[in-house]
Amino acid sequence: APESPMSSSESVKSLTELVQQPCPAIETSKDGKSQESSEPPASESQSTTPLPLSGHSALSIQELVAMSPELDTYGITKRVKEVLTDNNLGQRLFGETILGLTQGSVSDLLARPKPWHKLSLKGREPFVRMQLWLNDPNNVEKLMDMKRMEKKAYMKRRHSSVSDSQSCESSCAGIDYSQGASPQPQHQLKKPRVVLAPEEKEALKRAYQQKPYPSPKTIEELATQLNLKTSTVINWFHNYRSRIRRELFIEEIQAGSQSQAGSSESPSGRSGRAAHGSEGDSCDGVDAEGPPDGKASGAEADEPSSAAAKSQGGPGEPAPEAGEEALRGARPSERAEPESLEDTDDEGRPRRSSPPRPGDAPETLPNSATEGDASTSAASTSVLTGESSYKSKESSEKISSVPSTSSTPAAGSQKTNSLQSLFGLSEAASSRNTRDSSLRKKKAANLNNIIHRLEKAASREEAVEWEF
DNA sequence: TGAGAGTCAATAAT
DNA sequence: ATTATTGACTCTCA
Repeated sequence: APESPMSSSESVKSLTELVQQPCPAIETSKDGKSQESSEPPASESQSTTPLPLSGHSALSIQELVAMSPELDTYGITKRVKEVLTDNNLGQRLFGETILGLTQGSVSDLLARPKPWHKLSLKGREPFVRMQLWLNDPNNVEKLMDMKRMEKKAYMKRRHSSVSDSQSCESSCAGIDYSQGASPQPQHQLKKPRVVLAPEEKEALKRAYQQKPYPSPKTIEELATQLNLKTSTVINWFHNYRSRIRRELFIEEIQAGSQSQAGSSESPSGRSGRAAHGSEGDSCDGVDAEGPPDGKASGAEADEPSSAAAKSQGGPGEPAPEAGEEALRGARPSERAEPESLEDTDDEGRPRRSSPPRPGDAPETLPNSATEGDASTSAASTSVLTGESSYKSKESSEKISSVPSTSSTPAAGSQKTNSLQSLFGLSEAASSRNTRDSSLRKKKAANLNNIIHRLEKAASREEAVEWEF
């Protein structure tokens, strides 16, 4: 166990004191991992703790949350990650036992914590629980115990064989789609879980760039063009918006904490908002390259795009049409284009991808067209078609990043926006993180993925000629 | 009705 | 085996 950074964290002290109480005993009480049992909590009145966890004093976490001082979410997650990895404790165990959340949620929370001031009361809860856990001297020990217990239980059930008494698991209401019958008539009770093909995501992202808040009509059109359910498109926009937003938060945090120094980092620059309420943004976030520096970077155009636009609202502008226009123009004109290079990837290489999923392949990326009419400045480009204004976005830098070292000399444009004050503490990350901005990592992963698929395809059939 | 916040849970990736 | 990603829910709020 390495040293504990025990750094600052003064902001926490009050909470710490508050809660730091001796937590007497505890434990046990609930255990049962059991199934979800029934219990559609009809209880409307929020009777206190949702469920899990150590019961603890009299304060119901919610109260704790309410009176909690501002916590450094980034610092907390960082410490939690350290403790978990140092002790070989998994997210699933930690999540279910300490936070009352599933593994996926924990992963997300630890990787992309939102700044305290952006969290709702509900959203702060897990952080308060984490802080509480960090304050608990026996935290690791308790979790290890849980782990042992679980393993024991697992062993028991597993080789069951004889003995075994109660256990009665199995069945319960289960759906016994037990073995037996040929897996033919798959009950549709399962719902297939939609998986959007890369092309579909690209198209949606493009649409998002033009209009982050598409009108129902536009959504309808997109759904039709991509051959997706309307609800899927709606969900996608909701999810994408909030996820993009999150990326921006972390960017802010990181930028602030390690300030300028040098890690490449965003080009886009001008972004300084942060204050609540305003997201600012400005108009088109579409590139427009200009910086003399040249190079690259474009990081903007895609993911964390800088768009946020609130469009609509305005007091006066009655014309939300812009987006529509563009979209309309993009209408799929049926005719599929010649296979081969449709959809050139941003990189410019042909990107064919994997299994778009059974059945239909909406490939049709309509061609664009359109001239456009004025409306959107620059960018034009039809939603569904790539082309036009983008530049090589990703790629470039993503490649480098992964391997430890940082890299990129990058110039230092960027002024460091201040803001961060909120978090005063810095978490300056030490060096080791292999992962810096998750964004970069993500992009790198994506690129690798693409490369990997291309290679695979190449080996399988030689055709395919690619250029770099 | 619709946006946003939190999560879940299936499934991809490591 | 874990961890990461992500479409779909569930709740609020306006």
